[in-house]
Amino acid sequence: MGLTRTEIFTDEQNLLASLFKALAHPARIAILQRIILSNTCICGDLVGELGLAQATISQHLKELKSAGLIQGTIEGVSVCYCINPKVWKLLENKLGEFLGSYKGTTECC
Amino acid sequence: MGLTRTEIFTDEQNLLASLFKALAHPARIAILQRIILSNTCICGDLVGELGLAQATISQHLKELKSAGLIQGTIEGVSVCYCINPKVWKLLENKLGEFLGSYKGTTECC
DNA sequence: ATATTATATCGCAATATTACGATTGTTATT
DNA sequence: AATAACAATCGTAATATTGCGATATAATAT
Repeated sequence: MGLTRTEIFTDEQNLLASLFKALAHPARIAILQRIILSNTCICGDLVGELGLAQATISQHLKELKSAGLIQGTIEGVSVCYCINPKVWKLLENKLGEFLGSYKGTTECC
Repeated sequence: MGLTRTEIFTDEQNLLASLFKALAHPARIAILQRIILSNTCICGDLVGELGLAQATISQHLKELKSAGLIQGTIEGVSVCYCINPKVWKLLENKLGEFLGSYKGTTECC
């Protein structure tokens, strides 16, 4: 027990859940917003801006990276991060499709 | 440690994260898809369809309910669930706003 | 009243997540 | 070569999540 039974769900359901999971933390939302806002790569400025320890931010960045949402390039002594456009589009499509599948037409409960 | 430092983030960031968190499990995606598909209230049919124990499903329903995504009405001996249109719309708006804030214009990394 | 059916809650074990100090690499500067 | 700056990883503690059996609750049916 204590471990998600992914094998009983469809790939689609597991994919959607994992995408939502990557977004399911305010620090990761904040990081993404910060990257988007600066409209370019962001190199190292995150630590100190967010109020979390360096190790913690690095861990969140790793999660965003392994979900494919961001990509990083080594730029001298620091690392630059930016949105991965391809995965972001996928995210928009999949999540939009999922949310859009509900047409709030029939009144019930 | 081990507890999310919500106080250092904005209400917006915490709201988004909590909505995403409610969606960050394949069972809860499956439940929502099932409710949406039947296009009406769904009463009790979930147990047996999903392959999870009744207690587990009840727990996931509770999480979806406390996130406001679904609402339940007692219908005799069983309970009927349906999407909460208001919160679903909010989710669509917030998510669209968040995802749409990235215009993949500038090539960087 | 008792039994039946459907759902919620409790209690527990296993696993995952969050956070951070300390350490380790890696590159640039002196 | 030594130092500085930055980021990743390790190790660990605290907390949260997941799953389920057992039990409790609530409404209907007999």
